[in-house]
Amino acid sequence: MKFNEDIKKALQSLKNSPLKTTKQRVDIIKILFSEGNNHFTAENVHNKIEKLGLNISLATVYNCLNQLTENGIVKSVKTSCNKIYFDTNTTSHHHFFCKNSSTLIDIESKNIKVSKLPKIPNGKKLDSIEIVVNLTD
Amino acid sequence: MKFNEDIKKALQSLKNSPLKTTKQRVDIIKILFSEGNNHFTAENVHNKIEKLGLNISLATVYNCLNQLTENGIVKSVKTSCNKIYFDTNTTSHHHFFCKNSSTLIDIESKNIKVSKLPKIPNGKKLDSIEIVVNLTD
DNA sequence: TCGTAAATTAGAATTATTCTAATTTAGTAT
DNA sequence: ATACTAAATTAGAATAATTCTAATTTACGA
Repeated sequence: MKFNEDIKKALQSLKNSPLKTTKQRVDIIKILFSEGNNHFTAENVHNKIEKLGLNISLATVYNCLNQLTENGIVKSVKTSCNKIYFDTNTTSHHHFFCKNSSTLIDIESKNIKVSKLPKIPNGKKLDSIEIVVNLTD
Repeated sequence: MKFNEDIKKALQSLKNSPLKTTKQRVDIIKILFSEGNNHFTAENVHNKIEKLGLNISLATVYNCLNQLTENGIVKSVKTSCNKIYFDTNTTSHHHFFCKNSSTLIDIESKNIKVSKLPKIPNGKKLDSIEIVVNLTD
């Protein structure tokens, strides 16, 4: 597990957040941010934890990922498979989703453009636009 | 429950499909297509069935909706709430999703336009583009 | 009308996630 | 340093949506 800039930045964000810096949160952040932009399910993270011989319960993994999301340290992405993916890329962007492998790939904002938008229904506000480009092998 | 053109068309599609025309499937199609383009969860459909005094098990509702989907009679839409919605609009289109009320509203293809697309990753094929415009109240 | 593959059913199983309540811990105030 | 307290962790139960199972029933072509 590389201790790179991304990890440092994320740990700093944790310190700046109202969350306490616990051993579990630090370990999870190290796992999440050790390979650049990446997408993880809670299960994925828990598997890595077990492989590393760490001992963090699945409940804690979920709690932690949800709190990191609430505090803008990661982003959650819901996909057409019924799992929540946690994305270390917190900038505004979109995704390829490969149906065969259930994997997500980032699409940078600048590489996709919506040129025409429908009228927003009365009384509603635009929250966000999510584009998923589904792929097959 | 109006017996309209949409219902007739859907029942005809059922006949043209390899699926058997069972009482349950006919009832479910009538519910789905009685109000024009619409979005239903399996639960929604089951509730309507109970209100109408019909007796169709939830398992059958799920089976039926999945088979109608496989045979192009309805379309399934996965949303950021963890439920599958079944859409009577089988044409290519997109959706507003109102987070407060968990409701879907169709966006016709002609009212939204993607003008720039990223390169498709090597070895993959473009399957479909799904755009969800999230709304809040 | 019969035969058979398909459909239906109730309920169990599964999957992903959240909740609960008891225990432990981080970080502040002393 | 130490004690305090709110927050975090935990195991396991609970929940929610959906799928599976295996027994029964049904549609529909022969």
